[in-house]
Amino acid sequence: MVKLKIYKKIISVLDDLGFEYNDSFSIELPNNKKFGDYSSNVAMVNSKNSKMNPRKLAETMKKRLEKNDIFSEVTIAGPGFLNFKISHRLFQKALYDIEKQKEHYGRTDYGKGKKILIEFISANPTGPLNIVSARAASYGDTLYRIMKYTGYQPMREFYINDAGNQVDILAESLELRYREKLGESIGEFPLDAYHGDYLKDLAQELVDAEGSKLIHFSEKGRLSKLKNFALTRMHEIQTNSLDKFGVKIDSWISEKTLRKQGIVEEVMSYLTEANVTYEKDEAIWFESSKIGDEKDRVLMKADGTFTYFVPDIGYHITKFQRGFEKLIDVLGPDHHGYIARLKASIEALKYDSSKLDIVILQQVNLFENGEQVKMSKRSGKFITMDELIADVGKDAARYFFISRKSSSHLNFDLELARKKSAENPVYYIQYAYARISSILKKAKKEKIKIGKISLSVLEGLNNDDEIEIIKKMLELPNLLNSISESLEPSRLATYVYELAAEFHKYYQKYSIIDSENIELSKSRLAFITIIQRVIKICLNLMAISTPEKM
RNA sequence: GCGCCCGUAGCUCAAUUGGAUAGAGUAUCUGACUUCGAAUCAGAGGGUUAUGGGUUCGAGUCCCGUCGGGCGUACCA
Repeated sequence: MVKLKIYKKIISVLDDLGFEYNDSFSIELPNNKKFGDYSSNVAMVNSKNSKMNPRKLAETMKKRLEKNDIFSEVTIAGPGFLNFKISHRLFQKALYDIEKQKEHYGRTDYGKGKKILIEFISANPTGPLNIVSARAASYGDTLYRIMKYTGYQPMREFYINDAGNQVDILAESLELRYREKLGESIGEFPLDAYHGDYLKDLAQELVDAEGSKLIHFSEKGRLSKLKNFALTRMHEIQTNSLDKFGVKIDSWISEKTLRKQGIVEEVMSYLTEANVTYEKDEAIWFESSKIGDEKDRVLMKADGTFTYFVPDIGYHITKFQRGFEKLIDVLGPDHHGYIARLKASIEALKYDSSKLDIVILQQVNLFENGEQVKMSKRSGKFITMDELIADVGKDAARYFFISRKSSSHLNFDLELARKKSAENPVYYIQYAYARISSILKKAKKEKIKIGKISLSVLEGLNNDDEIEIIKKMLELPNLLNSISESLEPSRLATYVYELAAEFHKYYQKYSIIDSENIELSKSRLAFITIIQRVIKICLNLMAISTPEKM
């Protein structure tokens, strides 16, 4: 709000100056308070347009800007920054504006109702969700919440790869465990089978439900039964983990179902029609190298079956057909080689591949006792999402993952997460929230009532520390919009941490409740009520809880 | 070899997406509870942002090279 006012003033001055100006300058919080409340690079950006050097232009603008009631001071610094000091009165009004928006503060219509599809996790249904999926879940879900808050119409989708080799191997692995439970000797467990203990549990469930009945089925019938059973249970297990993690999936898409609906044939015919396929070595290839990929890719193998790529192309076409204006795929680092061919296929079919944003979440390196643990689903050596939640809690786990930029490889030290969970920054933020609750409770006990917060109450907030916190809170709407644009929800984690830190400092320095000065107490109580609400808005967007007591 | 990503304090990470003197936590050291919650706060030390160039008013951020690390480079998914 304050920034917008400054922006308008600058624009009106530029209009007066009468040259063709560039309006894409910025208005920022300078990182050093001595430069004032806000600063703008407008003079540097428009130096060429005005045919003046930046400082000269800044001088000219300063003179015109000074005759204005919103600036208490305008100065020029460095290469030509215009620095503004804003009247406290304006900040108090802006704070009142935040107050009036209550728990909707920060909500915008920035996204203009655009339909967005966020596909994330999409883990194979061959085992429980692991720590990598947990990162994707935190990321995708938080992004979803923020986009929704900023006026988009996002949807969370999970693509289930329930067709293909890996599912056959799953069925075979389960069969071995099943026989094992029935007392058969299965010898050495095959290397390429799924080794995790979860299959032993599933086998036990089968034995409990069916006894040894399945042994007498035909092999085909048995494997099919085992496969369906495993897929159903895996889906339940994964859904359950996500549920515990606070993540709801709006739409599950099954590869098997897509195949049944003939998507493979459809894609093949489209691609053939588009004249981008050829036959070689008894296989059918896609000429992706002509559309930006490094080499051509196989669509149909020599044995007549199709690669995973084909239904995936079809799947992406359905995303376009369902009317989404923007597609976000959240993938793991081992999929970066996949981007070019996917985009190539979209181009080949005449869809707009620039609508597809692929976010690669870098890998999670797991450490235990100072050593890196190599994770692999086949070997059964991995930390499940459930274990993670049980160890460090949903809130800490979510915050940990969200707070890292998607592009950073992150190290996850299990020992540290378990042992030092109380030192996790998420507690620092929650503590600020709980602390405010506690102060408000005390005020109530002392019969200091704030009631409905009015502008005149907020006028009691006059010191620099209070103004700093107001400025910080004013940043939220722009921040959220910018996160929706840059797809980096990590910035919200940083933001709310900083806000909590400013509150803790403020608390330490000033008494909120001062029985000698009831008026001031009321102002400050109103103030921390608003701070608390902003913290809550942020934590809600990350699906992190806001305990009143800790 | 080729392609993509990463390299910031001892360690884990930030840095308003190109802004001014690169910041937090942790670890080390020093202070602050008879008090609205010490899961907190104040302070000290810790940096040639891997490295060499370039682009411009201005670079941790963009471009090129080099050196390290990860991943990919399947008729697996």
